[in-house]
Amino acid sequence: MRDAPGEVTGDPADTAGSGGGVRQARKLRTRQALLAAALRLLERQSLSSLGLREVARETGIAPAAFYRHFPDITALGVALVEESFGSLRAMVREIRVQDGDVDGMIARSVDLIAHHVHEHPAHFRFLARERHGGVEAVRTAIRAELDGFVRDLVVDLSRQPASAGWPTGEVRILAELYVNLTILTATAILDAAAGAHRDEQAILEAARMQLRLIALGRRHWRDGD
Amino acid sequence: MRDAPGEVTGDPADTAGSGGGVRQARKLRTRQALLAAALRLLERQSLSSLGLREVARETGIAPAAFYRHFPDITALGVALVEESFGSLRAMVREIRVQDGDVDGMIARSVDLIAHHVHEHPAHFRFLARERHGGVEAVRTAIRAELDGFVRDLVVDLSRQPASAGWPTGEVRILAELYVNLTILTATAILDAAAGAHRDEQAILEAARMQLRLIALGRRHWRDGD
DNA sequence: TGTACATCAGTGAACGCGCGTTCACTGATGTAC
DNA sequence: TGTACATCAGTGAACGCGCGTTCACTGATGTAC
Repeated sequence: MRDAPGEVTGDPADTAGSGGGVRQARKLRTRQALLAAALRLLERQSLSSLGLREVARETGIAPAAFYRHFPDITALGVALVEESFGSLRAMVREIRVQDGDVDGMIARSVDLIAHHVHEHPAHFRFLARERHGGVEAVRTAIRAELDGFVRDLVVDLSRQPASAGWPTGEVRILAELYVNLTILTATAILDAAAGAHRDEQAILEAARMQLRLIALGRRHWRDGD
Repeated sequence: MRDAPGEVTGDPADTAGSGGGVRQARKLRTRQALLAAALRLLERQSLSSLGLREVARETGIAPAAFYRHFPDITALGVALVEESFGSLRAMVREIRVQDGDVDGMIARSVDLIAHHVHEHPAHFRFLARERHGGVEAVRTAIRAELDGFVRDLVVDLSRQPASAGWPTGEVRILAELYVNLTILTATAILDAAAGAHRDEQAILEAARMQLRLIALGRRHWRDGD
């Protein structure tokens, strides 16, 4: 190849410095550049209209080099699902360690969601868009990851006193409701940031109210109504 | 044109019969055939990957004839939004006229949703997919229609005794929650019908429980918690 | 340390293909008299 | 009712274009001795 392939920065120091694994490290960097380029393009379109040449162009490599990393665009999409859930998991971990009164937990959870949406907008947009999108394999991957989230949340919720005596099936339905509301809130925040009619504070207030409604319903679930 | 253009059935009777407006009626029929063909293709892909030639082929007309009806595929997508909301409105009308105790209304609403999803699966799938999809104009159209639904629902909910003393802003948040849950339930039913892991009865039971949780939360919203 | 060969990420040219769009046309339907 | 002309939904050929995929290649990196 002409001059240091995949070496976007062109820094000769890291070529001279290390002993081995340079090739592998460069390949990984190109792969990440492909994912980043795709994510950038996906803010304005959906995966099913994303072209291999388009991604290669945005990445700055020849179209044929794409095949060194993924067999096709769908495989890249599945890899993006994994990457996106990586950052989602960081958020959920923070929400899980919480403790205290219900209103405080709700307030902090909503703030955490807003914070992470602003940190990784492209990941959230990708998941919201492709969850019901046109690429079967990607939809399946997203559903599997969301199922994992729901399962973890069921464990957390079951431990809370408010779930005493609740069958797992009912806790699971509650967990699904929370997960869906989280996604809806994240999407609404993204739409607001994109210049839609409602402002972010109104969205966060709505999310808090909806979570409070559910917490109240949960508390009175088994009493005389 | 070779033989009775747009005359898919080829029935000579209706050509002989009427006095005027035959051309207009035939144009309308072709337009509807285009929408139906597109909807058929959209069960397996999203709008942004739908091709003009693909739709023309499925409809059985020449590609160039497409332009007699829509300037491009996006315009057809917007027309599909309107058509889809037509059938949604029929459903909402039935839900609105309901009356009685909370559990009965919930049970009947969930049944109505399930019924309409089975009657117009393609419409629901299209809306769920394109609501957050890659075509801006279609997303905007869907959001505008959903806003109309929410506004109507706010009027209905405000009339109920359970909303006495609630500011409009809070009723609106409640209405949005109901609309979003309805869409999520409809989508889950579609996924179940497509052979996903969960069966439809479980989905309907989850929807009922979620609506009951919200109804309970609503009832205890202003009391001492 | 130096040398000879193997690996393999990335290149660039080439391919066949289906796309969206345009155009002059056709002939059934519509209208004026 | 009949005739002459206008309208216009649909046709089919043509266009240039960007697509995904293949291929033999290059040259830096890796490995064996």
